[in-house]
Amino acid sequence: MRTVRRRKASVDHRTRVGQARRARTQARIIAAALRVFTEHGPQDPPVIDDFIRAAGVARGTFYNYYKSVGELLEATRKWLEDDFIESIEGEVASLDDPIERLTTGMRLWIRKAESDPLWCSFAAHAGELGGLAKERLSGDLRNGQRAGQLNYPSFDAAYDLVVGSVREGMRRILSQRVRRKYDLEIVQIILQGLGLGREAIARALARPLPVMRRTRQRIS
Amino acid sequence: MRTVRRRKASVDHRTRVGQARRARTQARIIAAALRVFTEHGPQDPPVIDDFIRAAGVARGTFYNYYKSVGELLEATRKWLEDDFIESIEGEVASLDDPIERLTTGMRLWIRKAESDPLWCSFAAHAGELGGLAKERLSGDLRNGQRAGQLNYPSFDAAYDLVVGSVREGMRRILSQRVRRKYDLEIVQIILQGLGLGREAIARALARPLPVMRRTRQRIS
Amino acid sequence: MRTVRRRKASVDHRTRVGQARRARTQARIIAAALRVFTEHGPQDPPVIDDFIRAAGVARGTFYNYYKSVGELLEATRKWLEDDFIESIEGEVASLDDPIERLTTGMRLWIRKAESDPLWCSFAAHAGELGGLAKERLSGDLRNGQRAGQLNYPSFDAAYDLVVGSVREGMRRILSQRVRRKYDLEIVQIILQGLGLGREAIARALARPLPVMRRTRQRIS
Amino acid sequence: MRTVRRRKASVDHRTRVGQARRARTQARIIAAALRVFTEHGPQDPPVIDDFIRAAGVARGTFYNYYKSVGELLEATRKWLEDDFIESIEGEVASLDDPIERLTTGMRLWIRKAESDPLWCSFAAHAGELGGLAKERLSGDLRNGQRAGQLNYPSFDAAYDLVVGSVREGMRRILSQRVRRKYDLEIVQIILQGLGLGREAIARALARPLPVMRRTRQRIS
DNA sequence: AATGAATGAGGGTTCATTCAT
DNA sequence: AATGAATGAACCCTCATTCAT
Repeated sequence: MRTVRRRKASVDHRTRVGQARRARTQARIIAAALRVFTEHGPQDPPVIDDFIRAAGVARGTFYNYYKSVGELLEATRKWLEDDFIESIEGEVASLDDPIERLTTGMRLWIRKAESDPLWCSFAAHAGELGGLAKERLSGDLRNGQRAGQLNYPSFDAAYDLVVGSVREGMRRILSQRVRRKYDLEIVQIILQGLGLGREAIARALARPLPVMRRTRQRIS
Repeated sequence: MRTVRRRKASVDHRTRVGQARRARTQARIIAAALRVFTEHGPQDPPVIDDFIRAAGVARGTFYNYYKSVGELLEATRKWLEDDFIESIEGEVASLDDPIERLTTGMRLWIRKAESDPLWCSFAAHAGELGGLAKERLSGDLRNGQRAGQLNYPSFDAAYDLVVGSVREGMRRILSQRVRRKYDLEIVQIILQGLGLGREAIARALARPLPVMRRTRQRIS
Repeated sequence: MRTVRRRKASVDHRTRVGQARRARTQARIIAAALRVFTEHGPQDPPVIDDFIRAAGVARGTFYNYYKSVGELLEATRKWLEDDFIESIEGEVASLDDPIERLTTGMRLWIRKAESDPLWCSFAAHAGELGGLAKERLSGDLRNGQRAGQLNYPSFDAAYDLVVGSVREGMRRILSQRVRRKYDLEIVQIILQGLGLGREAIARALARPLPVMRRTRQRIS
Repeated sequence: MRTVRRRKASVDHRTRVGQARRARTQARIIAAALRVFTEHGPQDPPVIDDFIRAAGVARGTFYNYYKSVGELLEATRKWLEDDFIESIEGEVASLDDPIERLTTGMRLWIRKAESDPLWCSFAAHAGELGGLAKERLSGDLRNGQRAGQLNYPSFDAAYDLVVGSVREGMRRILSQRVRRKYDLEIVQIILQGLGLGREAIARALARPLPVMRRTRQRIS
C-alpha cells in the first residue's frame, strides 16, 4: 500500500515536473522567436538554426514543439495577439456607445503600434484581421449605422476603409517616426469617411484615452 | 571597296539580328514570369527553375538577363506598372479639377484590379506606391485642399486613407468577387473621409467613366 | 537525487558519444582526402563530390567540418606535417652539432619523400616550408656559420639553396625512380654549396641514418 | 587570261589580308592574356570571359584560336620563353668557357626575374625547364665536369641544385624585394655547390654582366 | 524530454562550348 | 574570320528533417 502510494506520488511529481519543464522550454522558444523575427526582414527569412541558437536548445528539441517555421510564426502571432487583446479587453468592454468603442479601439491600436515596433511589424504583415477583432469591429460598424450615427454606402466599403487606413498607418509607423497626434488624425479621417457628423467627431476625439498596463512580461 | 561595304553591312545585320533576338528572349521571360508569379502564393515563392521551364529557355539564359528572382520580380512589376500608367495617362491628363482627377484615377484603378487579377495581385503586394502614382495623388490631394474642396486633418492621414483603403479593396478583390458598384462605394467613402461635401461627391460619382483601351497585348 | 544523478550521467554520456563520433568522421574525411588529393593532378583539381564519395559521408556532413576544399587541403597538410615532424623530432632533437642535424634532417626528408609518394606530393607543392621546419633549418644554418663550419655569402642564398634543391629533388622523385644513393648525393652537393670542408662532408655522410618508426597508422 | 590573272591576284590579296588579320588578332589575344594572367592568383584562376573582355574579341573568336585556357597558357608561356631566349642568345652564344656561360646565364636569368615580375611568375610556376634551356644547362654542367673545373657527386644532383636554387630564388623574388647583390650571392653559392674552386668563383663573379636589350615590344 | 551528428533533396550559380548569322 | 545569344553540365551551398543515444 505504501509502496503504491509512493509510486503514484512520484509519478505525479514526475508528470508535474515534466509539464513545467515543457512549458518553460516552450516559453524560451517563443521568447527567442520574437527576437529572431524582429531581426529579420522579409527578404532574409529566419531559418530554424536561428531559433535554436537564440533559444539555446538543440535541433531535435525544436521539433518536439513545432514542425516548421511557419507553425512557430503562427504560435508567436497568436501569443502576441492574445497578449494585446487581453490587455485591451478590459478598457473597451465597459463601453456601450459604438462610436466610443470604435474610437477607443482604433486609438489604442495605433498607440500600441507606435510603442511596440515588434508588435506593429507582426500586425502589419498579418494576412487578415484576427477573429475577435474582426467581430468587434463589424458589430460596432453595424450598430453605429443602425443608430443613425454612421452613414456609409456599404458595409464592405466601410470595413475596408477602417482596416485599410489603419494598416497603412502601421506601415507608415514602421518606416518613419510619426508626429505625436497621428493617432488622432487617422481616427478623425476614418470617422469622417464613415459619415459621422462633425460635432460627434470632435466629442469622440476629446475623450481621454485610458492608459494601458504594460504587457509581455511573462516571457521576456 | 565592295568588300568593305559588304563586311560593314554584314556586321550591322549581325548586330540587328542579335538585338532582336535578345529583345524577344527578354519578352518571353517576362511573359512567363507573369504567369509564374500568379500561380505562386507568397508562402510558396517560385524558384528560378519555374521561370526557365515556363519560358522554355536554358538555365544559363536566365542569368544572361537577371541575376535573381528578385530582379526579375522588379522588372515584371515595372513592366506592369508602365503598362498601366501608359494606358491611363491619356484619360486623366486632360482633366483639371483635382476631384475629378482623383475620382477617375481611383475608379480606373479599382476597375483595373477587378478586371485583371494578375495585375491586382502585383499591385496589392507592392511595397510602396510607384513614383508616378504617388506624385499625382499627392498633387491632387494638396490642390483639392487648397481649393477648399477637401478638408482633412493632415496630409499624411489623407494619403494613408486613400492608399490604405484602395489597397484593402484590392485585397478583397483578390479573395472574393465584389458586387458591381464596389468601385463607386469605396471611392465614395474615401471622398467622405477626405471631407468633400455631400453634393460634390454625388456630382463626382455621376460622371461617366472613360473606357480604357486594352493593354498587355505585346507580350502575352 | 538519483534522478538528477542519472540525468547528469546520461548527458555526459551523450556528450562523450557525440565527440567520439565527430572525431571518427573527421578522421574518415581526412583519410579519404589523402587518397583523393593523390589521385588528382593540379590541372584536374578534386571537387567536393570526390571527397564525400571517397569518405562515404553525405554532402552536408562535409560542410559540418570544412567550408571548402581549400580548408580541407590545409587540414590535410597540417595533419601530414605534424605526423612527420612528430616522427623525426625524436631522432634529431638529441643531436647538438648543426652539421649532423642538417645532414640527418635532410636525408630523412629525402628518404621520406622516396618512401611515401603521397607525402612527397604534398610537401613538394606546399607554398612555403612549415613553421617548425623553417625554424630548425634557419637555426642550424646560422649556428654552422657561427661555428666556422659553414661558409656562405648570405643567409637568404643559403636558405634558398637548401630548400630549392630539396624541393627539386622531390619533384624528381615524383616523376621518376631515383637511384639508391640519391639522398647522399643531393645532401653532399648541398653541403658543398654551404661551404663545408671536404673532409667534414665525408664524415657527415658516413654516419649511419637512424631508422624511423612507421607512421600514419592512426587513420588509414 | 587577264581575267584569270586578276582573279588570282585578288585571291592572293585576300589570302594575305586574311593572314595579316589572323596574326593581329592572335597577337591581341596573347597580349591580353599576359595582362590577365598577371592579375590572377592561383586561387582565382582566370576564365575565358576574362580573356575575351581584355582582348576585346567575341567568344567565338577565342575558340578560333585556342581550345582552352590551358592551351592559351601554353602559348603565352612559349611566347615569353622565346622572347627571353631570343634576347639572351646573342650574349651567351659567343662564350666558350662553360663556367662563364653558366654564370652569365644564371645571372641574366635572376636579373630578368627581378626586373620582370610577370615573366618571373610564369617561369617560377612552369612545370619543367623549357627544352632549350635544359639542353644548354646540361651541356655546360657536363663540359665543366669534363674539364675538371666542376666537381659534383652526380649529374642529377647537380642539375637539381641549379634548377632548384634558381627556382627558389624566383619564389623569393615574387614574395619580397631582394637586395641588390642577390644575383651574385645565389650564383656564388650554386658554384660552390658544383665544386668550383674558390678563386675560379671569384673570377667568374668579377666579370661584368652584358646589358640586355629590352624585349616584349611587339605586343604590348 | 533533450541532444546534435548525419542526411540529402533542393536550390543557386558559373562557365566552357556550340552555332546560326 | 568574327560575332554573341543560347545552352546545360557541373559545381556549389543551405537547411529542414531524422534518429540513435
